[in-house]
Amino acid sequence: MRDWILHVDLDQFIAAVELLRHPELRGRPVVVGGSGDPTQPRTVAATATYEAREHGIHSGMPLRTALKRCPDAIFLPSDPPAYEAASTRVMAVLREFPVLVEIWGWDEAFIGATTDDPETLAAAIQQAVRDRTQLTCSVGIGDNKHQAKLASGLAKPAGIHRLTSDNWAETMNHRPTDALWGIGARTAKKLAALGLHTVAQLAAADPAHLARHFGPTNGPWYRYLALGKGEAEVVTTPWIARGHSRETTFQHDLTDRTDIAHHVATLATQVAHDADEAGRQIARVSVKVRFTPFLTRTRQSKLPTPTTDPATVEQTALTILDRFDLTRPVRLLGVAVDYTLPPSDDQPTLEALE
DNA sequence: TCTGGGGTCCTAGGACCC
DNA sequence: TCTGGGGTCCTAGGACCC
Repeated sequence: MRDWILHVDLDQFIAAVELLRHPELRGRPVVVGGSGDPTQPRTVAATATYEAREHGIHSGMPLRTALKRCPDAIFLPSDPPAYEAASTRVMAVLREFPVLVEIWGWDEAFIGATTDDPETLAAAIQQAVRDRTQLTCSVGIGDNKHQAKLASGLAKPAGIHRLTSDNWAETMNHRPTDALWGIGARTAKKLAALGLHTVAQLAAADPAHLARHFGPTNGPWYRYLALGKGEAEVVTTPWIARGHSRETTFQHDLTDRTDIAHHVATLATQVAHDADEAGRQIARVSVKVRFTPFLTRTRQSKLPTPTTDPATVEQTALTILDRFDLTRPVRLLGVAVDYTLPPSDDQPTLEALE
């Protein structure tokens, strides 16, 4: 018996939930996103079925482009509450196993398990999820979260794959650095400029050299990832959000100052209400403005005292807005807040100590 | 391909203080 | 006093992920 980390990843989660509601669409190219109107500008696909992908459609693609690529595609509106509900049912199934479960978004979870047959456990999880929710998932098995996460990607669709320190090098060494979880296109390009193209090359790089180019934390961390290392602790306590935000991309640019201020005030009020509902205090307010064509700027300020008062948050956001040069047309406005850390039960407050 | 929305974490530079 | 060095806080931006 030994410890394993499993990563459960639902296959095509959003599309799969939609196909359960619309079984007649099975086998057809389906694209989900926005309000489901593919003629709307500035709206992108949340997901696309395998049939739609065959036409070159992928998530993040503007719906108008998707429509051009596949005029016969079915476009459905995004329905977050339905995905939330489906996710809750899946996570409940996972929790019935004698394992630790760490939920990682709508369609993923890490599992900590002690067994000498992780493949049998993985198959039992897949079977239970399928029986109870009609959804399929891929399961990755690893020594840590990083390995398990990459393994579930290799297992898709609906498969099981084991990626541990034993087969890490043979599986990963020849792959590009952005195959690693946490290295994206930007970092991969910078690494390539240093002559580091593959996972093997990154694993053999000098940590001090990486630190000079990517900072004291990130540089050595990239090499660590290339060696197949990673976090192995499964945290079952609910995640405590660090902050919250709301933003809106407008179909038509905003140019009128009063109009812009009105939208910022509305977003600020919403965010303050969200915080209040979540029982959290706001410590800092940020305003985000995206100008056309696509230039994004943020300004922020720390509140003198934490609050959830909508009027204070609104006034702060409007004062921050005054610091922007609003001579260019605006395509997006956003308001974000940082929360204070919630009072912790196991950490006595200063007052309690006195 | 004219590029959503909601998150997290890290870095760098300036202000300020001793 | 044409000048050191460290520590902390704050802000803006970047990168990544789903």
